[in-house]
Amino acid sequence: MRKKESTDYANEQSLFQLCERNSAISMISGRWKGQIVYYISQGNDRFHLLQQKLPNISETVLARQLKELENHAILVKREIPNTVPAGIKYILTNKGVDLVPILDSLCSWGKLYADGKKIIVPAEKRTIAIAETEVELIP
Amino acid sequence: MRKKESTDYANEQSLFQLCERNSAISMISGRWKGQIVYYISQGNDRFHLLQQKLPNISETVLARQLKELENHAILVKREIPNTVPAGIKYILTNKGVDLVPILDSLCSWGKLYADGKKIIVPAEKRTIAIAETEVELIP
DNA sequence: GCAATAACTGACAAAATTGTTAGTGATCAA
DNA sequence: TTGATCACTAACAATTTTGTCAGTTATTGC
Repeated sequence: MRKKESTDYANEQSLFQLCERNSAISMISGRWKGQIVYYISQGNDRFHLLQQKLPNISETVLARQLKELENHAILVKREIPNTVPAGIKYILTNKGVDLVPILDSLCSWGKLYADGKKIIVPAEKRTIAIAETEVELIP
Repeated sequence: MRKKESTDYANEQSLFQLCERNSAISMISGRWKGQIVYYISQGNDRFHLLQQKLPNISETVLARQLKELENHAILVKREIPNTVPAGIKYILTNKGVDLVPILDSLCSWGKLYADGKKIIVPAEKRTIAIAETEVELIP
C-alpha cells in the first residue's frame, strides 16, 4: 500500500493537482494496462480470454491490473446471469471507450518512429524577412 | 539497472514486441516526464527553468528524467555557444513535438472526467429488429 | 469422493523506480 | 579567496511495482 508520508507520494499528488495530464498518464502506466484495455475493446471481455491473449500474465497480476482499471472507472465488472460458475464480464465505461483512440494514437506515434521515421531537430524559430524571398526575379 | 533475466523484463519486452502502444506508454511513464515535455514545449528549455517550474524535483531526478527522454529520442541536448558556465538547451525532436498533442488529449480526457462528466456503461450492442420501430402507427 | 472450472485474495519476495547525499569543474563577481 | 551559478554523476536508501505461491467458493461431471 501507498505511504502517504513519502516524498514520492507528495510529488505525485502535486503533479496530479498541477495538471490532469499527470493523473491520466498514471492511470495507464501499469505494465499490462494499455494492452488489457485494448483487448477488452476488441471483445475479449472475460478473465480467461484475457489470460489466453496474455499467456505470460499470472492470475494474481491480471486481477490486480483489472482492479486498478476499475478503481479509475475505466471499466466495470458485471456478473453474467445464469452462468455456473458465476461468469464475470469486463466492460469499458464511456471513460474507457474514450481512452481507446488516445491509446491508438500513442501506438501510431510509437510505430512511426520504430519503423524508421527520421529523428530530426526542428529548425529553431527565427524572424525571417519573408518579403525578400517573394520578390519575383524576371530576367 | 535493469536485470535482463527477470520475469518483469521478459514480460515488458514481449509487450513491446506485441504492440508499440506498450513501448509508447513506457516512454512517458516516469513520474515527471509528461510535465517536463510540456514545459519544454512551452519554451522552458533550460535545466534551471525546469527546476523553477518543478520546485519539488531534485537536480538528480530531473537530470535522470531528461536523460531517459533523451534516450528515447524525445529530446536532444544542445550547448549554447558563448555562455559561461556552459549553458545547455533541451530541444524537442520531431518525435517529441509529435507527442505533445497526444499528451494534450490525455490531459483533456482526464480533465473531462475529473470535472464531473458522468461515468456510464455504454449500452450493450444488440441485434434489434429496427424495422418494427419504424412502422408508422397512424390511428 | 475427486478433479475441473472461473475468478479471485492474502502474504510475501524480487525487482524497478524514485529520492537523498555528497561531490564534480569551470568561471565570474565581491 | 570565498561564494555563487550551471549542469551534471555516483552511490546508496526508501518506496513502489511486479511477480510468486498457496488457498478460496461454488458447481458440475466422472
